[in-house]
Amino acid sequence: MKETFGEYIKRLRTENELTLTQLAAKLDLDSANLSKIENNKREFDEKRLELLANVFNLDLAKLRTEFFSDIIAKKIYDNNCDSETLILAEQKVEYLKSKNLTTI
Amino acid sequence: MKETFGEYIKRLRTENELTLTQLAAKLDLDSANLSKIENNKREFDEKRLELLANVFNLDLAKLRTEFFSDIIAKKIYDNNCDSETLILAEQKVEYLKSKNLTTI
DNA sequence: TTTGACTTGTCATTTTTTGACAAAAATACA
DNA sequence: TGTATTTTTGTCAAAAAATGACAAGTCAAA
Repeated sequence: MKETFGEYIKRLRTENELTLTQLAAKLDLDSANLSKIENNKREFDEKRLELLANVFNLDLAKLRTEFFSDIIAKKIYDNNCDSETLILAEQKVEYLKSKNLTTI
Repeated sequence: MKETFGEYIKRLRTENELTLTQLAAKLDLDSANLSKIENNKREFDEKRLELLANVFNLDLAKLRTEFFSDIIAKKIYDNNCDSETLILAEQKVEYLKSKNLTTI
C-alpha cells in the first residue's frame, strides 16, 4: 500500500533512527514544521528534495516521482476529481510536449 | 488532439463569436487577463468555473475535469516528471480515500 | 517528576497570485 | 491608406498563500 510523502519521510527517519530534531537539522528545517510535514499538515518544500536524497542516499529521480505524485494525488483527492482526470491529464502532457509550450 | 484549458476557452469564445471584452465581462474578469489565460500566461481561477459553465451551457463536472487535468498536466510537464508519476498518483489517491485523510 | 521526543497553535515575514490599468501590436474594414 | 476595434504585453499595488520561527502543549520512558 502506498503512503503519503510525509509518511514516507517519517518511515525513512524512524528506520534510520533519527529524531525529528536531528533530521530537521540536516534538512535545514524547524523540527516542529517537519513534524507537520510528516503528519500531512504542511507540504515538503521541493527545494529540499536534493538534500533529502543525500541524507538517506536515495535516487533523486525516484524521490521526485514520489514528491510530485503526492502533490497530484492530493489535488485530485481534495477536489473530488473523477477518474477521468488523470487520463485527460496524460493526454494533455503529450499535447504540451508536442507543442513545446511554455506554461506559467 | 487535446488542447490546454486556455485554448479551450478561446475556442468556446470564438465559436460563440464573443470578443475578449464581452466574455471577460461575463466572467467578471479583465479582458487583458483573459487574453493571458487563453494564451497560457495566467491560470484560470477555479472560482469562475461555474460562471464559465453557465455562460456556455457546459456540464460543470466535465468542465472541472478539463480544468484540473490541465493543472496536473502543466505540473507534470513543467517539472519533467516521468511517466510513472501519474500511475503513482493514482495509487496515492486510492490510499488517501481509504484512509479518509484530511490534507492541507 | 524530569528529560527528551513529538505535536499543535500562532504570527510576522516572504513569496506568489490576482486585479487593474496603460500602452503596444495586430486585425478589420471603410 | 487611416481609423476603430480587438488582442496582447508589461507593470505594479493589493490580496492571498506559503514559510520560518518560536512558545507551549502532550506523551512516554527513565
